[in-house]
Amino acid sequence: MARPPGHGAGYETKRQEIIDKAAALFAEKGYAATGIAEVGDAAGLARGALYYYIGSKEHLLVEIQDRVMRPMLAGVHRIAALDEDPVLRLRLLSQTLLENILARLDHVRVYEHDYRNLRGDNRTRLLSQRREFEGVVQQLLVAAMEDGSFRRLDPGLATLQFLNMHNHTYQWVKPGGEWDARSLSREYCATLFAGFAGPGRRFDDIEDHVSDFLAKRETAAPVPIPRSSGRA
Amino acid sequence: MARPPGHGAGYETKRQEIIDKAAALFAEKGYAATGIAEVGDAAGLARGALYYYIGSKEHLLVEIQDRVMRPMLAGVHRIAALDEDPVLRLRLLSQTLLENILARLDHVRVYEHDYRNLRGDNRTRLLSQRREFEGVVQQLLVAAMEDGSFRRLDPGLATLQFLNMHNHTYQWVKPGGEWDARSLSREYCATLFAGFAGPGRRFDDIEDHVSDFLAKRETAAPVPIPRSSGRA
Amino acid sequence: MARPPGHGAGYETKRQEIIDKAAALFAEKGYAATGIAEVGDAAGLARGALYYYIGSKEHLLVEIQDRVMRPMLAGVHRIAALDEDPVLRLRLLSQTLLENILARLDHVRVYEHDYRNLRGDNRTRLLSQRREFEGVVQQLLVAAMEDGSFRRLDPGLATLQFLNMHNHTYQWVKPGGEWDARSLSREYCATLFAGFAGPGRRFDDIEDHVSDFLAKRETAAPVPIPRSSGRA
Amino acid sequence: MARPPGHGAGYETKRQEIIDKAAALFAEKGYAATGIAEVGDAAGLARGALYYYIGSKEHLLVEIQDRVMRPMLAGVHRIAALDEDPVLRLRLLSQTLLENILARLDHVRVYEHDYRNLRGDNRTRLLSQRREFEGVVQQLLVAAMEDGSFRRLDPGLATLQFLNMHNHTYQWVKPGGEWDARSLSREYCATLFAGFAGPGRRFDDIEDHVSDFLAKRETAAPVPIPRSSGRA
DNA sequence: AATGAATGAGCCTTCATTCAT
DNA sequence: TATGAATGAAGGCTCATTCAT
Repeated sequence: MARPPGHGAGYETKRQEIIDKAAALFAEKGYAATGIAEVGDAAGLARGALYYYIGSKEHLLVEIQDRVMRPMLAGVHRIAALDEDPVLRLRLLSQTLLENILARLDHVRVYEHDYRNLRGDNRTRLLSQRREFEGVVQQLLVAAMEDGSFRRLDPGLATLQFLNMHNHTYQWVKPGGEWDARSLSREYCATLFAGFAGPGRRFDDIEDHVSDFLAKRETAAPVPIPRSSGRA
Repeated sequence: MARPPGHGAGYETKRQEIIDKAAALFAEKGYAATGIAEVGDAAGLARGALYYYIGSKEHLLVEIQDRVMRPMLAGVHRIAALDEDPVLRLRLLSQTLLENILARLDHVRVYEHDYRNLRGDNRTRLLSQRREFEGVVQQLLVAAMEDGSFRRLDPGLATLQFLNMHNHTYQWVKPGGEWDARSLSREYCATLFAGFAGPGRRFDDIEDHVSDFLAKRETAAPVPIPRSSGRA
Repeated sequence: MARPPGHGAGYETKRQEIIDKAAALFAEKGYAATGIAEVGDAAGLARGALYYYIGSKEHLLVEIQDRVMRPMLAGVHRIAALDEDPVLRLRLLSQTLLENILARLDHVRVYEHDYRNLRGDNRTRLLSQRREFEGVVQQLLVAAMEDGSFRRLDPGLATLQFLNMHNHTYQWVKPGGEWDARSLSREYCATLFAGFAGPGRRFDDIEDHVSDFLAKRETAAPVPIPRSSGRA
Repeated sequence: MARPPGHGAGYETKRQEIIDKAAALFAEKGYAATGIAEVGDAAGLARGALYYYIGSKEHLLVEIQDRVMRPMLAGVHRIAALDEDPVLRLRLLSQTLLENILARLDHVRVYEHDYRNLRGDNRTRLLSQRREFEGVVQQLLVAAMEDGSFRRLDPGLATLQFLNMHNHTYQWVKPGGEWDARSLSREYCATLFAGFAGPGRRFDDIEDHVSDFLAKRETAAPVPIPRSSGRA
């Protein structure tokens, strides 16, 4: 379980490579239906060597979940803390969410399908992270209701509608396909914000605000989405 | 392998019972992670007897998928064929969809998660049914755009937004919980229709139309949602 | 782990047969160095079928320990409770002990060598049984000291001397070889009792008392030592 | 495989240290159940470096057996060759035997339990050493019978009684515990010699003879029992 | 003198499935 | 109809050992 204390230069690189390969396989066939041997084959490693890196099959799953949840939570908290209009923050959060989904599509599929295979602490931690994530979204929605941007909705159900719309995307979107995160976010939010809008409210210039914000950000400090390989 | 040609009175009953139990287990732990022995235990049957009813583990999965897809498609086609406004038909379709999801929550979870374990024909047929289903939704959305109810949207993405919103519901809804199909449908459609609305269009009286329609239907011919046990 | 609730006529027989074979193999090569596959080969069973009977490798070890300890403790308690002179009871206990050792020589070897491979409850229970056993011997030795038969010895060390002498026998005795339980017991006790004797005490007629006692017993009720196969 | 021909200053020291650690681990968990990695951890050495010192796991076992048998045989032969009464020589041999057992308790446990894991020549040599050892004891016992000190006993069984009593000690004695070699030897021999005694023979002054002998020895030349680390 | 990385056989165990009864 | 018994492949994982550096 514990990795050997000293490991050479290439160790972590190789380790991340293995997790990549595993994520792809788990996404394709499901965690339970994928054998460790297949992961070894994909990584070009014999079974024994594999365990030198991974500890256990479940640990592999934990790392994949982490790769999804860690940057997602970080991004979401960063955006929620911005000094901007709640609706703009929701739009930015939507885009970050979709960027993360698109950047690690197979990881997300594993994250959504296979968390049932986690047990004990790992499972508990995952579920609490999900709740934390939902909490942030809900707070923004409530803020938007309170300032009149949105009509009075059941906060829980509004959150779930927002998340339904975004989180199911992984089921059909293709990497490098027709849709990128920004366009998707634009469309989703156009629907949701018009659907949630308070009386007399419209959000026609929201995309301009987004452009402004992103331009500001980019000149200040770029925030890259990490690629699938390499720790978040 | 094939079901024995002559079977007694209780055969089909017992068979359906077994599929029920299997669906519950597969939903909880995943298809691949659930053993045939567990199904046998849950059904109170030894392994040998189980195979007398089920043929194979994969066949069990096929039956569960069928139980989801068959009534879903039937309902959707029935509604699409109605001589009603496209927006009302979408609202009715939404409700049917949610009724089916809520009536067979565990089946739906299996349907969404485990179709990757199907192979060959079974898989092909399933995917084509999904496309068929999406086609119907898309046609209604296009019809609503054409009569000006909805603004001009990318038809594919509009469909996916509609389906995202509905199909992700199984991930959090609880049977016998806070939300029933009709309330959920009302809320989802309030958001989606306002979000999709063409210029100057509102759908404030849509729920009245729904009430009227349902009242008519009920006096004419009840269309029950079949319970989880028993063939569709 | 739990054996199936219903099993046929031959189940228990076959199970005992497997434990026999396992005991022989464990005795020869050691528990840890013996593979489950070897047990399967010896029992003429494929690996899968083996597990239908045994539950786990450790469970096999537990059963072997039980087969040693259960009749041993039963015999020892039965004899300690007799209304006879302490020295005679020690002599009878010695014989029972040796009878048990000789009757299940390979089991005893496993019992002495491999209990370290037990963990948790199984280990705890075993150790407490050992202490219980030693307690009975020590009480008899103390009784013999108190009535003057034996000189005043350190009770703990006297017990250990008695047990050293008997328990190491498994390391060299051969089943069906030169020595049977009664002769061995006679010789061991001749040495020990003369060695332990109080001033002026001799036990020249102890073997006559043994003969009398055994004759009495046999006419009353024979107490057979169970063979290696079959539960105690 | 063979030790490298040229090795530096600390090589042998480190090698002995590794064998020490291995003996402790083998004693605790058994040879077969102990991994080479654990030995490496205990010695603070990576697996590769370990093999630089040990050659193979079985070689480690051979060395441990040697550390037990070599000084044991040497001591026993030295004592048997003394020009003293056979009974005194047996008493001295008993003490040496127990000193060796106590000095290397874990080695002895390995020696008694795990010789079955040796194969080929290593095993043969070990067994012949054991027979050699028993032969010496038996000769002394026979000598004591022939001079009338002991009664006429079956020589083989007398030897085995002597060895049973001593060799089982490792199973319960604790290093630094209540009993040291000299006290144990005194008690064991008190029992055995009185038990073996010929008609009218007593050995009341044997401990005085022991004291005399040891005093003589010590002034002449100390014969230290080597500590667990360091070759015999 | 020591290391990290790799191997591949073997470990115990579980699995879906079959079949005589 | 239903069972208990059996199979053999595959499951995840550990092992002693090697070797380039």
